[in-house]
Amino acid sequence: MELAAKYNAAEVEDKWYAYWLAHKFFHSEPNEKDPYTIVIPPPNVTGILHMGHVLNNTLNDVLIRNARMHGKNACWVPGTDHASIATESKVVAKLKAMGISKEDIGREEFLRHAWEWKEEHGGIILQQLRKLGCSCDWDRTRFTMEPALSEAVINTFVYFYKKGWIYKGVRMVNWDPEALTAVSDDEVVHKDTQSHFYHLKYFISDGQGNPTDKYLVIATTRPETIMADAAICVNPKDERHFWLKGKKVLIPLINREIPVIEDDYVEMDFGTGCLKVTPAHDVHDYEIGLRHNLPVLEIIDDHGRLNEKAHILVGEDRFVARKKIVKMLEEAGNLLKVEDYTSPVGYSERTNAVIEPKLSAQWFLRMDTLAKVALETVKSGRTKFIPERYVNTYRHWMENAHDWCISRQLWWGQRIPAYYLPNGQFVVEATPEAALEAAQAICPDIKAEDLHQDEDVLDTWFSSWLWPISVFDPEMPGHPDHKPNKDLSYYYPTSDLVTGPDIIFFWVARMIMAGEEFMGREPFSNVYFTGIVRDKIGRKMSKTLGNSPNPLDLIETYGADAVRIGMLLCSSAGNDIFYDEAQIKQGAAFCNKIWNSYRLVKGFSVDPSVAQTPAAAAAIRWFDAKLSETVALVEDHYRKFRISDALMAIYKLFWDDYCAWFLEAIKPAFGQPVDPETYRATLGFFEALLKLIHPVMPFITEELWQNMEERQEGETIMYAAAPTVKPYAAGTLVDFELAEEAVNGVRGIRNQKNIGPKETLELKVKGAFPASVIPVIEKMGNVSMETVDGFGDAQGVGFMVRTYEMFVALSGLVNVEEEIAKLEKDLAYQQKFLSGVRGKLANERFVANAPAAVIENERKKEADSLSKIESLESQLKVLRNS
RNA sequence: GGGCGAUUAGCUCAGUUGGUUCAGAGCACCUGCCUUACAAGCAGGGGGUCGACGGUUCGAAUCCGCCAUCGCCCACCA
Repeated sequence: MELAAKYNAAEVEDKWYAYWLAHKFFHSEPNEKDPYTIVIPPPNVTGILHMGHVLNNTLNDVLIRNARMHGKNACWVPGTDHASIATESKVVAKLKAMGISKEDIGREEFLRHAWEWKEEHGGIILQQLRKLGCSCDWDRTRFTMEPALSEAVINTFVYFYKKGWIYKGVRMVNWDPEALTAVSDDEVVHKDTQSHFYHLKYFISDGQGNPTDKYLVIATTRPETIMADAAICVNPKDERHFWLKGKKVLIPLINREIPVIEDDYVEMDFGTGCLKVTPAHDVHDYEIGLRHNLPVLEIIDDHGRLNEKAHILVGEDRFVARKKIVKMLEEAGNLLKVEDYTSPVGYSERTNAVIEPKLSAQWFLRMDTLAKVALETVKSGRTKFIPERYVNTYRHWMENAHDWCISRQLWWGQRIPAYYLPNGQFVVEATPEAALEAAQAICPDIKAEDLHQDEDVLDTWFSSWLWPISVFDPEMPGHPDHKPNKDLSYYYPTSDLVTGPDIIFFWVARMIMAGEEFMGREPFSNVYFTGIVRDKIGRKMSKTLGNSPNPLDLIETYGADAVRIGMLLCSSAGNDIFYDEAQIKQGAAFCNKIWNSYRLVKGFSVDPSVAQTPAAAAAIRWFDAKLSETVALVEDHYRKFRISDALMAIYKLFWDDYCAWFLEAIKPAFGQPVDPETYRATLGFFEALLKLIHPVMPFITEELWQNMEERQEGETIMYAAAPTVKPYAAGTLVDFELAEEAVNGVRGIRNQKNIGPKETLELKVKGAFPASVIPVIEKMGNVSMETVDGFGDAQGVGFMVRTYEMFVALSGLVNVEEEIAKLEKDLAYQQKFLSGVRGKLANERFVANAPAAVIENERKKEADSLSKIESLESQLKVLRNS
C-alpha cells in the first residue's frame, strides 16, 4: 500500500474504531488477570461534549489503554447521569416554548416528556466519546435512572432510613425560587454582591400600638422583609441599648408591635447594634427565634414574591418590593440613611437565582459517622489524592459536614419512597406493596389508594454516590448483607478516578462514604484531580463568552490523536489548563512526523549482501539503551500521574532521538539498500515507539502497526505488550552523547562560517575518544575524523566536547582576530569559574562539612577547568603566532 | 473572616531528600536552508540576578520568617 505524503486522520480513525468495536476489544469480563478499573464520571445524560470532557476522558483513556498494554484486565465503565435539576429545567424550558407548564400537565405526563427528551438527546455525548477514541466497555453502559440503578437508590434510602440516619425535618433550607426546589449547601455559590445597607427607624410603641417620638435604628440589606420581623434584638451587654429593655417597637409602614429581646448573637460593633429578627427569612434569625420562642411569619412565597401576609406590596417580586419599600420608608420618614455595602450573597449554582432561605420540610441524611469514616479512608492513604493538597480541602469539609439535604422538589429523579397515611403518619418502604403492608400494621383497614407517596425526588448525587458499586452490582448498595456478585467482587475497588476538583464534595467524598458503608472499603485507590479548562488568556470556557471550541470540529480538522495530545501537552495534575489551538496543531504535526518517519523506513530496500555500517551498529546499540532509559522514565511518570511529562518524554524520544539522530545515522545513501540487521532493528524500534505512544495516540499507532506487516484479523496494537526496560551499559548513552555534541559543534562551525552541509571537513580530536561512535560523527557531521596528539599549527577552529579538545581544520576561512576574541572570552569565563571552584576548596568549613562526593566533584571541576584553560591558551598561542 | 496553593525565559510549566557546569523543557522568537521521509520540515541561535526583603548554612530556585501580587476552597456579622 502506497502511503500518502501527509497523514489523513479522518480516513483512518473511523475505520479502526469500528474494527475495535467489531472485535469487542474494549469489553472486559472477570478473569485470572489483575483488574484495572475505571468508572467514568458520568456526564449529564443530555449534555454535549465540551473541552473539559475531552481532557478528562482523554486522561481516562490513556490510563486504561496503558494498563491494558501492561497486561491488566482493563475495564472502563461508561454511562450517564440523569442530572435531575439540569435535565428537568431543560424539559421545562422546552415545554414552556410550547406554551405548556409542568403544573398543567401533571407529574406523569411531564415524566413522559422528560423520558422522550432523554431518548432523543440522551447518550449523544457517549457517541462523541467514541470519536475521541475512548475505549469504554460499551456493553456495560449504565444510566443512573435505569430501573436497576433506581432500585439501588430506593433501597439505599430505605436502608439509611431504617438505620435511623435519614430523617424528615422542617429546616431552613436553600430555596431556589427559579427551579422551585431546595438545593444542598454545596449547590449554593457565595458571591460578593454590591448592595445597600438601609438604616431604618423603628419607633417605640406607647404600649397601645401608637408610636412615641423615641426610636431605635436597625441596619438591614433586606428592607422588604421587615413585615416578617418578629423582634428587635440587641446584645445584653450593650450599654447603649439598656433603655430599650422591655420596650416594644413598631414595624414601619404596617405598625405591628414587636418586642425588643437580648441575645449574645448580636455583635455590638456591627451596624447599629440593633438587629431585626426575621425568623422565616434568615437562617440565624430562625435560630434566634427558636431560642426566644418567636413566631415565624413567612411573607415570601416559593417564587420569591411577597404574599398576603406581608400586607403591603403583595404579589411583588422580592427585588421589586425592595426598591418600592425603600421609597415608601423614605416617604414615611423611617429611612435614616443608605450606605453602599458589599456582602456575600448566595446564588444557586444551577440557575444563578439568589437563594432564598426558606423554612420547609425536607429529608436529610446524617453525615457524622459517614464523614468520619470517609475522612479516615483518605487520611490513611487507602485512597490517595493527586495532587496531595486536596487532602486538606477534603479534611476541612469532612470535619464540618452538615447533614445532607437529599430531597428535591422536582419530578425527574428517584421519588422518595415515603408513603403517607391519611392521619399524616408515614412509612418508608422500597415498594408500594411493602408500604401498604407496613401501613396496615399501623392502621389495619387502610387500602392502597389511601396511601400517598411523597412528592419529592432525591438529589442526583444520592444516586451517583453509588456509581462505583451499582454499575457492577445494583443489588448491593441497599443490601449490605447481599453477597457481591462476580463483577463487583472482581472489579471493586476500582483503580483510579479522574475528575475535576469542583465535585470533590458532591461526588468524590460521597462515593467514599457509600463505598465504606456498603463495601467496607474505599471505592478507588487514586483520585486524580484535573484542572479547569480555560482559554489561553485564562478565562473559564463558557457558552456566553463563546470561547469554547466544539471538540468535534477540532477532531474533524486535526484528528482525534492531535486533539488528545494537544490537551495533554499542557496538563499537569491539578493545574488549570490554558487551552490553545496551537497545542493541537503541535499534536497534528507530531502525527505527521510519525507518519513520515514510517514512510522513510518503509521505503528502505533491503539487501542481504550489504554489510552493516559501523555507524548503524553504534546507533542501534545506543538507541536500544535510550529506549530502555526512556521507558523507565515514562513508567515513573505514569506512576506519579505526570501524564504530560510521560508524553513529553516519548515525544522527544520519537522526534529527537529516533528521527533526528537514529534514522539519520542508519539512513543509507540515496538509492542505496540497507542491510537486513539494521532494517530489523529500525522496524523493531519503530514498533516499540508505536506501542509506547499508543495510549495517547490510539488511531495513528494502530494504522501504522497494522501496516508494518501482515496482521491477522483480530490482532491489535491495543493488546500488544508495552515495551520493557532492558539492562544496558551506562557508557553506551554517554558515548553517543559525546558524538552528538561533537556533531553539534561541527554544525555550529558550519553555520558560523557559512559552510554547506555537503562539504566534507576534517575533524581532529585530542586524546582517547570512544572509537565506536566516531563513524556516527563522520556520518552526521560529514567529517573525516582522526585522533591526534596535538593540533600543530594548522589553521582552524577549536571547540570542547566535555573534556575532549576538537579541532576543525579550515584553511583560509578563519578570521584570526575573531577567533582570538572568542577564545579570550572563553578563557576569561574559565578562569572566573576556576577561581570560584578554588575558593570553595580553600574554604576550610566547606572541606570540613560537605560530603566527600561533593568535594570530589569540586576537585574534578577544578581539573577539568585547568585542562580547558590549558587548551584555550595553547590555541591562542597558535593563533597569535600565525 | 479562615484555610490552601502559586509566583522560575515572551507563553505554559519541570526542577524529586539543599551540593554533578543547575538555572531546564515544550511552544513562541531570531538567523540560514524548498538537503530526494516530513516547510506540519531541517540546522543553528538569543533569552531568566528563580516575586521583594531578611535569616539559617561552607553552600539556597530549593529550608525558615515577613511582605507583595494572583488564584482556589470554605464561611451566618444583619
